[in-house]
Amino acid sequence: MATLGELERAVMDLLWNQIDSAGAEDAALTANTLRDRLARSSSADGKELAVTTVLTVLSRLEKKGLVQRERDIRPHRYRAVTSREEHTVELMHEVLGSAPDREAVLARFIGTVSEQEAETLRKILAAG
Amino acid sequence: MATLGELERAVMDLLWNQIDSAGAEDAALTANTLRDRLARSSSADGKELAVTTVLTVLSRLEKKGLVQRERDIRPHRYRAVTSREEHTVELMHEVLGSAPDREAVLARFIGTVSEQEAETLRKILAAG
DNA sequence: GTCTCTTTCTACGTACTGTAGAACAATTTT
DNA sequence: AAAATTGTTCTACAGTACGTAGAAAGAGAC
Repeated sequence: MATLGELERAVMDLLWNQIDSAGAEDAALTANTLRDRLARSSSADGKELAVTTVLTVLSRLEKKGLVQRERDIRPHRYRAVTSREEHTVELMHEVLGSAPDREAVLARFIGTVSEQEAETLRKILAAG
Repeated sequence: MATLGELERAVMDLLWNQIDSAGAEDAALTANTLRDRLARSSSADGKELAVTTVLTVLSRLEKKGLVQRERDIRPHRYRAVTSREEHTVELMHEVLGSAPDREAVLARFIGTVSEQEAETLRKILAAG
């Protein structure tokens, strides 16, 4: 499944942040922009990666279906296909689906979330 | 994190099944037993693996903390450290923890489970 | 003490990830 | 339009994880 490497994860985080701050529309970034932001954000090491490195990772993420690229403009722009939350939910379902007894897992899972989160869940379940 | 390979997963499934059918006490199996069961269960290919292969995988699973072995008896016996459900819950938390906004993820997640499962959750949340 | 069963060590092929240069394509500048 | 610059694709390599198992070493049975 979609297990991401460290750099892949860092790139996805930047793309997801972009959705959060700029909205789903203008959430597309170029490889160069990503390289710059990686240098600044990622664990503050400040090392500049080669752009080709970023491009390689983006290609792989595209192949994995996590990233979509706009090919009609140049330089190409890349965006996350789903929001971070959607992606996380998908992963949770994937994990949940790997167990034979889904309800047993859900029951245990609920028992381990914080009281505050449990309260949130009650509201949501009541509403739905 | 704990991403398992195909064979590792197959071995864990057998060890988890053993907990379910024999109880947490007598849930320990030998490498030879596992090899035999792998030949029969796993996708019905019927190919016998070398015992050393199974032992290697068991060592790796032990290093990952998923399997515990009884060294005092010979042949050694191996058991899953946690039940399948516990393990799945741990994975779900791991996934959930990777998102900045846990509650947002939980909210979406709830929206995607079946009505029956939602009903189960309501009961559990009411009880807790 | 030797034979047999078990475990550990070592090793190799394949796949995935981080990394980037070389080569090729498009755009901009002169 | 030729040259210079910028961007993209191809190819490659090192490191790690996993499937696989033989060779070597350890332990109990006779």
